[in-house]
Amino acid sequence: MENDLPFSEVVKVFEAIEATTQRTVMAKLLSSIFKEAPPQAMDKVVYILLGQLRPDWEGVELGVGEKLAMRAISTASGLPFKKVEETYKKLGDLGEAARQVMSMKGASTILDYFGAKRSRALTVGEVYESLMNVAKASGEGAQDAKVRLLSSLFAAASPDEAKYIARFIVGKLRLGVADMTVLDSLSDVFNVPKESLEKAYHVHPDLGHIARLLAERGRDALAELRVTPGIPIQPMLAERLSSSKEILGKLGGIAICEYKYDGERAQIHRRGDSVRIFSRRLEDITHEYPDVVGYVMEAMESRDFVVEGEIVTVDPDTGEIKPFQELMHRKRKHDIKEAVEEYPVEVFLFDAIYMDGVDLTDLPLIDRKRALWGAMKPHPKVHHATWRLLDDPAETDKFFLEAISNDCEGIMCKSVKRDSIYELGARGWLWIKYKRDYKSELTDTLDLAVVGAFWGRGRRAGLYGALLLAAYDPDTDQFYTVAKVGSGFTDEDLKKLPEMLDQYKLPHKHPRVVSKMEPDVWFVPGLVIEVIGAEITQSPIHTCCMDPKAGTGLAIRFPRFTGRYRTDKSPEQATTVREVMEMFRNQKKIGEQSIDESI
DNA sequence: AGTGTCTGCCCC
DNA sequence: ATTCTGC
DNA sequence: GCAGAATGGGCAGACACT
Repeated sequence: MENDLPFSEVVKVFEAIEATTQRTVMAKLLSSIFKEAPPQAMDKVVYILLGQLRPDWEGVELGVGEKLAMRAISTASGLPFKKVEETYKKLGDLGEAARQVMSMKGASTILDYFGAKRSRALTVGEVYESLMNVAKASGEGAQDAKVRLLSSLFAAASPDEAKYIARFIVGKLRLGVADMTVLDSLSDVFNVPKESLEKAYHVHPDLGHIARLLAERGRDALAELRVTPGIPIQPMLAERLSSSKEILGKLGGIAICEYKYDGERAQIHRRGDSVRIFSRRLEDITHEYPDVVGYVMEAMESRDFVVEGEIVTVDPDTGEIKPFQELMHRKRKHDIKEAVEEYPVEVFLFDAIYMDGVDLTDLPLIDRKRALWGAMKPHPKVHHATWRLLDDPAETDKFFLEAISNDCEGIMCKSVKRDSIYELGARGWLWIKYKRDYKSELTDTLDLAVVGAFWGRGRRAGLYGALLLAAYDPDTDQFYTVAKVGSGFTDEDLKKLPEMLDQYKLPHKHPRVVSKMEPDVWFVPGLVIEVIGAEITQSPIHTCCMDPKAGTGLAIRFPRFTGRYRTDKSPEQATTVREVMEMFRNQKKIGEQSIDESI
């Protein structure tokens, strides 16, 4: 127990945090744990709190989701898997399900079986260590091993403790606390100004490490955390707007506008001969892009830098940018050589964060770009993102349409003012994205029939969390799925959906519905709702326009409910599969057409 | 050897 | 990725 | 406006099953 603390103490505070909605109160409650925890246990407390085991770039994964978690709970409680699953489905929260199941009278734990009692309380260190062991299990029999480890952990836990262990496993603590609230609390406990703590976190995004450093060595230790090639920084994020006029207004009338490429955002670090590439979520993705490592070695004069750009798949002959789905074939561990040949990529850089020992984050955008250009040699695979300095909404719209006709998602508009620093981790108004689907004129909406629903989780427990939607085929008189939608519903929408759909409920799939997906509830096609998305993509699971040979149908990318119920339409008046196919075929032309119209 | 299910602080 | 909600 | 928590399509990897 030395250098450790009872898990039950932490769980008590979790319960208190869950009971409030005020972030200031949550931070105060967190402070009570941080004051109590021994310095050596600080990192573990913070990791558990944030639902992670190690910093992102180390790639430690639990490898357990809700199915294996339910198996473990079933084993630990002695109740059938079905019973656990049923409880989970009904409650919409695996944590609450675990708590209930583990406190049932009929439940007999493994310990009971051996005639043992919970002799002593679990500690934070023990919970953390168990979870780490679960993460380490691999190879044949790994799933059984993970389930065994977890079920003994559940058996050793009180029902309240089991609740948070279960939630940790499925990655949803649902405390209303995340990194920012932890920062608030640490700032309070260790009497460090919020700004210096935030800065340290942004350049060294490992809150467990920072918390322990503070506890062990005090606030002066933070000074050693600075931008370091090899350790990812928190990327700057962007706000969104749907017109050039608004955007230029926000940015003071003038902006650097860049193509927004549909690829993977990449943070590229070089320290001497070592190059590392990190994803937007700070995963180390270097192994996926050995070609890019070589390209930047060739293209950059500097030996020490952190730069940022977008990796996209490109047809090497035509220079044409390929769909995002192509790039996803590069997200692999094995057969990278083959993938490098089959899916060639290029890099479009747009910022520099660190160059030759100098942290550039506090410099204005122009100065950072100058540093970037200064370090770049002409290279066939490494470019600067196509850009323009613009101060006129009409010109900006033209550039935006040009970007779309060149297979980009839209443009990024960036402040060029003196204060246009690289705002780490912030979704501020210095960068604004402008995408096609933000403008309804440029993106068709679809009116789709609701053919199924999925039970919601968390704050949507007991309600439908998402609906299964289908387009109509007048030739076969059948409905083919093209999307699930769970975004765009207000609380009011969610509340009334069950009653609206009650009249259509079925115990099985309707004979006129063609679906590979299995929703929790089936409906007779009846209700029609309006949906918008970014584009139509090829789909392995949706049946709309399914080609039986290729096995691919069509789906909506980033679907969301527009808020409009088309009660004026019968399901047979829904968007047809033919229309969806037309949208799929025409979407590439939209940019060109609109440019023509605007001239 | 081939297929199916689950998982990922996945990528978007 | 987008969207909604409480503060 | 921030911070957090709901939710989407689709890819490969890992493992289990047949």
